[in-house]
Amino acid sequence: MTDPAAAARLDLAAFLPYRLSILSNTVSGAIASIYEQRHGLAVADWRLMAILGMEPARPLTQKALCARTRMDKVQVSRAVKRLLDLGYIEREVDSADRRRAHLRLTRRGRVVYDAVAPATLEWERDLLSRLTPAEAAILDTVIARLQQVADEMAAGAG
Amino acid sequence: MTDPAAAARLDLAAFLPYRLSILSNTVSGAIASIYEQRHGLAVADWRLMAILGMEPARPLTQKALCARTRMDKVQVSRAVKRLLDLGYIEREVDSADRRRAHLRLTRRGRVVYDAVAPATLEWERDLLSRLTPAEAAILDTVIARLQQVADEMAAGAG
DNA sequence: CGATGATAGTTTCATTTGAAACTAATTCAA
DNA sequence: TTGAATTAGTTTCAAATGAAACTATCATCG
Repeated sequence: MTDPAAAARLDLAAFLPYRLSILSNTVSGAIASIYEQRHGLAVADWRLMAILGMEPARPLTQKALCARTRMDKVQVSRAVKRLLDLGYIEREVDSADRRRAHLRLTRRGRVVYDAVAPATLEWERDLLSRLTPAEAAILDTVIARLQQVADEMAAGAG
Repeated sequence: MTDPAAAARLDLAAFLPYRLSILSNTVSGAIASIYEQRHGLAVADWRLMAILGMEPARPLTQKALCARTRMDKVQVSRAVKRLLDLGYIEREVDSADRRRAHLRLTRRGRVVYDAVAPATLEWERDLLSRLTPAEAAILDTVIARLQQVADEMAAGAG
């Protein structure tokens, strides 16, 4: 495949991975603006809060947060430190295994969560409302399918 | 909205921006594996090569590359330096305006492009072949629409 | 001309990031 | 037991990143 004429032309602007990347960055940036300046939260910080806020009754370890957010343990460790400093979460060492600690939102953290979560969901609703119902329904299916296939292909190529 | 019971529950795993981010990272990572180790290219490097390879007859300035890749000028400057070091691109100072330089793939760079571009396109074809034709068609529409709307919303909120 | 401002691209410096090494606590196996 | 191997989480250090300052060139206006 050294003949230029025979090589496929890669049109970056039409290339699915590239378009996904641009779209994801645009959307993430817009969402981040909801909590960054006002509440001093980085993207990683908010991800932890979103998980902790979901099921307030069940505090989670950092390892559990890694699994649920797909962040690695270093990122989580640093985000936890920031959130502790901000007073948005608190930690309680596990009495049975003192390596572990259970994390939960503080009262103050919950106030922030209760302010931010609905705003992000409303942003998503606004976004999706610009699609037809059929498009929105398929989007859900397609993202799930693409993720599944991409995971398989990534594992296979690994 | 300080009443926890009244707050919407944000299920991160179902949250569109989060899913987009995971999907984009998975896909980008898989694509990157095609050119990273074998050809010593970072994501930013390959983006420039993809653009330069598309229309070989028309060399581009760094500014033009910024516009086409949505990368900023510092990123582009650094990627250009790496690609020059690798011998994959060459630069020619504009005779009419010596601030500018026109960049094009070298013969060696074109060999790399001709090897990598079809592989990335094949990866995309494989991925899309797992969708039904109807789903694939709608995916295209939906990504375009979401991008357009997200851009509007980002501009509005900015 | 000569000064002022704009533009293309680079460098600097402080912050962020990631990988690997590390600490501390626990489990397991002999 | 005790000593090797695991696990939860942290720290370190080098490399990547981004914003702002900078260089060099060009355009414009008097």
